[in-house]
Amino acid sequence: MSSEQIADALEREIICGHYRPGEELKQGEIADRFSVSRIPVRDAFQVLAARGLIDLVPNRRARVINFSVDEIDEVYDLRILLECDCLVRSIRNQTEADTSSIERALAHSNIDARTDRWADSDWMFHASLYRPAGRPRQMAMIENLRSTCRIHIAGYGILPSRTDGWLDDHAALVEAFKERAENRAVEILERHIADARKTVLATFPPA
Amino acid sequence: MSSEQIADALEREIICGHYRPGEELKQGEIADRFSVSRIPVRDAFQVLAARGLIDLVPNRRARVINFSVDEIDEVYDLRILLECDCLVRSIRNQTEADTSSIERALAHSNIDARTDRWADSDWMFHASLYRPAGRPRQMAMIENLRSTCRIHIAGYGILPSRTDGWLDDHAALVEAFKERAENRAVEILERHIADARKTVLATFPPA
DNA sequence: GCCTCCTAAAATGTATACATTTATACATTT
DNA sequence: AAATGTATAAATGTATACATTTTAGGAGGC
Repeated sequence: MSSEQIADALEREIICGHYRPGEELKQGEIADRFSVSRIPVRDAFQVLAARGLIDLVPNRRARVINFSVDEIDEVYDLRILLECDCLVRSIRNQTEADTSSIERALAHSNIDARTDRWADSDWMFHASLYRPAGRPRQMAMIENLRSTCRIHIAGYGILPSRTDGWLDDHAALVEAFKERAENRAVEILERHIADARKTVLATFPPA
Repeated sequence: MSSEQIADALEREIICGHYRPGEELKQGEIADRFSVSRIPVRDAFQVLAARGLIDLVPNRRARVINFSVDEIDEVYDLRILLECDCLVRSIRNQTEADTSSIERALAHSNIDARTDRWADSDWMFHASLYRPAGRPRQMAMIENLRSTCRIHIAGYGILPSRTDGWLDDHAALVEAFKERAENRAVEILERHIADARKTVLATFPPA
């Protein structure tokens, strides 16, 4: 098992809530679990730290990030900025072939909406919406920001506060996309992400 | 010398053009140079790869990134998006104390403009403009995007195409900032970054 | 001359071993 | 009981050693 595979496996476990926010990751334990030495585990830790999923201080144990309210706020603002921009570029760039893959992703996300795969399917849907923009680096940044959100979402067992509305947003986004209605699409997406932020912030104790 | 220090030292060397775009980085050579084993060098490589400064494929040698025209384009679009947004937040958040540190940074960037420190001072100036926004994560993303640009700039010995205009932009940005003229400030900054992109793209052979 | 195949050298990936640092538990003091 | 200090245990950081993979160079065939 290579260090890259270990990084991916650990990212998956962190995102899915196997490790909670603030929890420690011990090199030795993980090395034993994957039947490797600590060297590839250390490599994987560096990758996760650079992706912003864990905090890594020399000589101290690695810890899953544990966001403050301010940090959550900044991440969701960045998501709105990057995702809305990507959506506009995508709408302008779209071809016939894109529509069908978006509609397939929409169908999947409807099917998975009330299962534990909802967050994966949600990203698959949004990714299909953004992919026609042809912005691989921007997509990677968005996926990264979404991953950090999912640590919190999974760690505190958060579910969409209004699943029906969330699915309606998706359908409305596809409609606006097909009609090339940039402004309407951006409005929906911005509110869609802001709603998600509200749900996450509701888990914090009132200041 | 810890892996973190090695990562910072290597980033500096890459950004300053000691390693050119596409050039190989050998673990053994760098380990000898810093008088350490290859283990901390490998850790540093993972960090640089996650920051997008080098390409790292298992079993192959690390290489400094070598942008295509499309990638340059995407990075500069992302810079415009993130830097303009940060500037607006900064203008809205500013206090008296911020103005003086911005003006100090402006003076420094004027002094260094025609030296080999121009790129460092440029970032110091822009960072001082963006810092009042209180967006540490966004700042880190911007610094990262700027670093990748500097690899190309240093690697091909690019200088600002019109140093006087570049300095005038800085002065005009400070004026707009102090007057809280958001729209004017964004216009200047967007053109300022777009100009930098043109200069960089001019180094590519005509398609 | 150019391509393919093969071999030697070099570079990478990982395990093991050991030095250093940090964390835990317990005794001591206030 | 709370806080401080100390010894033990545990975890991390790195060097060395070795297996694996890639790279570089040349011999041979087209």
